[in-house]
Amino acid sequence: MARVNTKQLIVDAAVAVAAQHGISGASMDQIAETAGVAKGSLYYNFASKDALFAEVMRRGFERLSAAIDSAREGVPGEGAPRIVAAATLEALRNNIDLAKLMAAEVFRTDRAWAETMNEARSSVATRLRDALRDAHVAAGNSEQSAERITETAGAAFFGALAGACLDWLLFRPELSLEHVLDEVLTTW
Amino acid sequence: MARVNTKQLIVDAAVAVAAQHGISGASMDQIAETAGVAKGSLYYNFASKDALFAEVMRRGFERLSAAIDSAREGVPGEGAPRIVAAATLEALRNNIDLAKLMAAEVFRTDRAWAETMNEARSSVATRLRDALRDAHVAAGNSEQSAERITETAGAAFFGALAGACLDWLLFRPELSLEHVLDEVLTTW
Amino acid sequence: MARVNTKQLIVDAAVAVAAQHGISGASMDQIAETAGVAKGSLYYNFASKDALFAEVMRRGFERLSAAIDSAREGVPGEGAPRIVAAATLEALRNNIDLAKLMAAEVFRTDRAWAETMNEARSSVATRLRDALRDAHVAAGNSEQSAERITETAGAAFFGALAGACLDWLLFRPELSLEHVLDEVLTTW
Amino acid sequence: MARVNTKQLIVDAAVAVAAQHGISGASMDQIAETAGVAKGSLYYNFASKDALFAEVMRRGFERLSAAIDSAREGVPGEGAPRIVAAATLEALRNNIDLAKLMAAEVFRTDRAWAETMNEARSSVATRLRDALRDAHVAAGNSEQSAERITETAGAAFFGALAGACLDWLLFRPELSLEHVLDEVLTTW
DNA sequence: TATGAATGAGGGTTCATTCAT
DNA sequence: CATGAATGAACCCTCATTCAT
Repeated sequence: MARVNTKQLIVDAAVAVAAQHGISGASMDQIAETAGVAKGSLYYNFASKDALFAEVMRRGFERLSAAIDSAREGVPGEGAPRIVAAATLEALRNNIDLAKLMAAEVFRTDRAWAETMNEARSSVATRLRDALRDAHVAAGNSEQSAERITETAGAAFFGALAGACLDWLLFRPELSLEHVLDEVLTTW
Repeated sequence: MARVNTKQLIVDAAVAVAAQHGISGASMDQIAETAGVAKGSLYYNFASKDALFAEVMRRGFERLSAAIDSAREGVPGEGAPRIVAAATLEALRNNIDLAKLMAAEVFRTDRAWAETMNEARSSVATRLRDALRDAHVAAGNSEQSAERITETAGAAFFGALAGACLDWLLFRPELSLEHVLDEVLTTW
Repeated sequence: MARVNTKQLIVDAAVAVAAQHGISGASMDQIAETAGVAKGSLYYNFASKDALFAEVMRRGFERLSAAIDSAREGVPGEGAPRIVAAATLEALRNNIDLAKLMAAEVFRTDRAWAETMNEARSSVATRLRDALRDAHVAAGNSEQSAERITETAGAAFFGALAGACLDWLLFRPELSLEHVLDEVLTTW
Repeated sequence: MARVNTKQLIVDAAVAVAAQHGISGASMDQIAETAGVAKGSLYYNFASKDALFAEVMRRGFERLSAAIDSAREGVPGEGAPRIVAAATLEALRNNIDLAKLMAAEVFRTDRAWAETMNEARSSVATRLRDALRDAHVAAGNSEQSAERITETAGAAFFGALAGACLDWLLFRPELSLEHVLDEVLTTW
């Protein structure tokens, strides 16, 4: 019989429920109901609520990293920031629930999965930093000067994209992706 | 005897506790203990936990708006983005607990105080947008073209500042404010 | 208003419920219902189920020790074993629920309250040992030879009393206390 | 291939796990893991957890009864109490896990296997009573007077042995079996 | 103005049991 | 003969809230 993947069912339900009420406000009861499985099954597949959401965050950032990597392939340096920004916005738009979760949790340092999330966060910031460096060099600057662009700039870039994206999707959904992209990239 | 302001005592305790464990994880018990008052006093001074945190968020954004306003006074258009960015970073640095709370809550749409917070968020974004517009005009562009800079750009600007600031304070506290500012402003 | 002592209410209910189903089988729900208080009140008055039963056991052994002490006052050495045995049987009979609990738990070494219970167990065994020593000396033996009677003999004495008492009360309630006492004291 | 007896494997694991955490605290999961079989196998071999522990208790008391019977063979009346006491202590010492279980469960009247256990308990008490009666008669008393030694005395004797044995093994393991025996038999 | 004992709904988690394989 | 994914009732515990003082 074509067995469904129970783990994936649960992870998806966890994202959906937590997007509405936050992780603390997402009850295992409601997650189970949303997933269409018994509550006990959550604990058969994940050791705890913490472990479940660690997996949720891991998969979320992984998807984002993959989207960025895939976008950069074969793109010349000067176009890198726009193309990765577009890919990031696209990924966030397609997973807005996950985006809200990530925005809310990314700077919590008290979570059981803080370490996991930190690595994921850092890997996204590094990818964005690299895109910025590529453009910097393509604009005629030296490799050395590019090294002054650090992960902090990557974090700022990600913050700008996340801030714009959520403002867009939650409050101004009529805008086009291209327009949002322009506002992020050209104004300062 | 110099009477302390019980309300302020409680708000401060609420910020401190919630910064550690998030708002959901902040128990009224712990807030009362931290504030040094009995639990009943919380309910004497605030109608509910929601009302307490609505006040917390309101005061937080108010402080931020005031900091930005005060920074812009008498600053010519071209310098506006940098000066408001510096003021924002400074304000976030001085209230890092509040900054973490605001980052975690700003895109939650299910909170009882969502409306309050939305206005506050919007007012900050608008102030940042205006600084960007001033610089745009000061750079020789028309007022009309400046109107294409919307609140979404303000949200992106705020997201960049918040992302950089938390990355800085949580993971790279050795950097200087000026350095962080440069990374935010010059890289794209 | 003549406030009832909630703590005592809860302890009594805990003893009653645990006597029926053992400590593990005694649910906090049922204890609360039996005590006529809300479940939350259990946790307002005791930190945990473990803490509650630590208190239960402490009070139980304390009562037993007090009964033994009170019985020995002014009794000459040769009569000591019988009088303390009678007092012990009496105390167990009057608190048969507690007696069953103590019998079931006294040799568990994994409980959170094992230490507490151990001290209490030891203090009872010591009292019984002293009664045996007194009789030994009163029978004309030297103090030195009496020291060969150790706490282990006290434990054996207590085991004999508990074994006889529970056999009596659970399976042969028609016997008199004096008869049971005779069977314990004269048969070997 | 030398097939192992799965039932025995499970019973042994059940004893080991329950000795640590009590019967209520022994989970079928942990028993299965300890036995090295899948959880489903427990239910293939035993109808329920209750049935499994009924079997555990039955085998435990059976072993004890057999040890006592074997000890009394060919021993004259006056030596009977000491020899059966020694056999009992020896059996308990060799199965201390089982001894702790039996001590904790022997007076529980709510278990599904209470009936089973009661018979077993009674059969041990009867055997001990008979040893006491034999010695009584061998000491020159009439058969009739010996009949005043009832099962209650047997229960007391067993209680004394169990109490001394557990005190010995758990808290004073340096003592010799002979020493413990002396303390039980000669002090009152 | 302030207190803290009491509440009860709802939280995360465990676990004996079932059943399709 | 054996397995292990799945279940759901029941567990211990937390906590926002109330109210008599």
